[in-house]
Amino acid sequence: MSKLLLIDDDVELANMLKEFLTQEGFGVTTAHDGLTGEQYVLAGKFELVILDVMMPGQDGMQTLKNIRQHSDIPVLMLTAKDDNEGRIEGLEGGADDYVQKPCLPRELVARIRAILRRQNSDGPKGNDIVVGQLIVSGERRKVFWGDQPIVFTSTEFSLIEILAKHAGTIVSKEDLSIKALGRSLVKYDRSIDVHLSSIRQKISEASGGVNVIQTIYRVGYQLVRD
Amino acid sequence: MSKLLLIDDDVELANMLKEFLTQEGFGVTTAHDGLTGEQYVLAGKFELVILDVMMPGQDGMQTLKNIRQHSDIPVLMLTAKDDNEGRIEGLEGGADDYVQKPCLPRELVARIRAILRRQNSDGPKGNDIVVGQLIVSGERRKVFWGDQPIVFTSTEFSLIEILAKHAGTIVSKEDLSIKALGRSLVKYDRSIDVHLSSIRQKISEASGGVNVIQTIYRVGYQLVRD
DNA sequence: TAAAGTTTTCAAAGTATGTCAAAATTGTTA
DNA sequence: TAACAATTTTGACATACTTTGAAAACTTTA
Repeated sequence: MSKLLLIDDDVELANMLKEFLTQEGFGVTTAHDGLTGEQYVLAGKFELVILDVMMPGQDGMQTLKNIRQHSDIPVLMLTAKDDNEGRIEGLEGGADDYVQKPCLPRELVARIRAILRRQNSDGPKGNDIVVGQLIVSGERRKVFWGDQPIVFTSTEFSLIEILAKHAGTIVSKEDLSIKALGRSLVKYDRSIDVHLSSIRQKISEASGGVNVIQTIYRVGYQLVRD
Repeated sequence: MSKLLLIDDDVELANMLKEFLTQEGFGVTTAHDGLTGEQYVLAGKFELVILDVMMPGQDGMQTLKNIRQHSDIPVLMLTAKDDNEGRIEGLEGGADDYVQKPCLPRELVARIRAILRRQNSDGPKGNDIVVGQLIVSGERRKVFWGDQPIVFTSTEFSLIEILAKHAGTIVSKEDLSIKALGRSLVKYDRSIDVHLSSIRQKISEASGGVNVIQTIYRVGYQLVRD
């Protein structure tokens, strides 16, 4: 039974949907304003959020942004009938889907199931970064080569995550240092190089000798698809 | 550049969308009936299919089913305005999303991007530059002559990449220096020449004596289509 | 055709990175 | 707080890459 969180200020509609969704076999919790919903999300335990865009107080778009700062949980937005701008904004802000209000409950269920299918299908999860055989999971803060886990220290993970996010493009050492170590690179600073050396070694071990990290002399590094 | 396949019997609409999507940086191929579309999909090379539900002959839903028997390629369906049943059927049949017809091109693009984001975490590897036998892959930062890899240092790669991007036209040494080395050319600076010399040597070795780089005296270099 | 300037190529010099191991730092537990 | 483990940084040396200098070959112009 998947646990859903429904955030909608319209109490009556929310209860109706809750009833329908419960019949369909979901566990449903409701919240009637954005801030409460946000706290529920952070408390964890939900697999998907259904979020109304139009709410008094903190609206859905802001709530989505706040949720996205801490969580990769799938979010399905409920939008007003012809709010095309809102849909686009929502999708670009990290929503996984939207449904027009008022909606057919059957359609809502189909979409929920579609999202959960995507999420739970084995292999990489929704927000994992996949580059060839390499899987970097921000959510779990773990790295895999195929399905074999590779153990990284936290700095190493930060570095490979940054590289993976920009796979196929060059990331400068300065950028890596600022984002992963929180400080600017100074002369004779070898930290990045040394970390990269260990990362390479671990990936090579797990993959049987593959090197997916290219050095760009005097510039930085780049993660390549093998 | 992601390659899309657009399957729609409405030739005029298809061309309009193709133009818009091309402007947005996608590579678009069109097919005007389901069977042709299917064959294109199986031929591979596409990263997403945009599929009209309503088509004479084999309709979109059947096409979707056939595609799904062989391929997991993302499919975005175009549905008639109020065809709720169709949408649900499509989603359950393995479509990744749908958009109502007629649609805002912007929305279509946002949805395409959202799907590709989910799918790939980053752009596909369609960015290779092909000049005759020479293949320059920016994402992999590798160069091939036919299918034989050529090992370049990072500056060498930058240079050949720039030349390849402008294949058939002259690139000045000043440009090459700024883009590849990050500095303006100074008098008696021989770096570019020396690098080009090594590049030529390596390509010549791999290709059995072919020289694809022309010198334009006092100006720069040009990669020629052999 | 000669002179001036440019490019090709080789090798040496200068600079950056790869890697190992020791030192410093951080976090944990008795 | 001390002792320990884990992690990060630093120092040192080997390796790799880029730039420079110089001689020879080439192109342009007068």
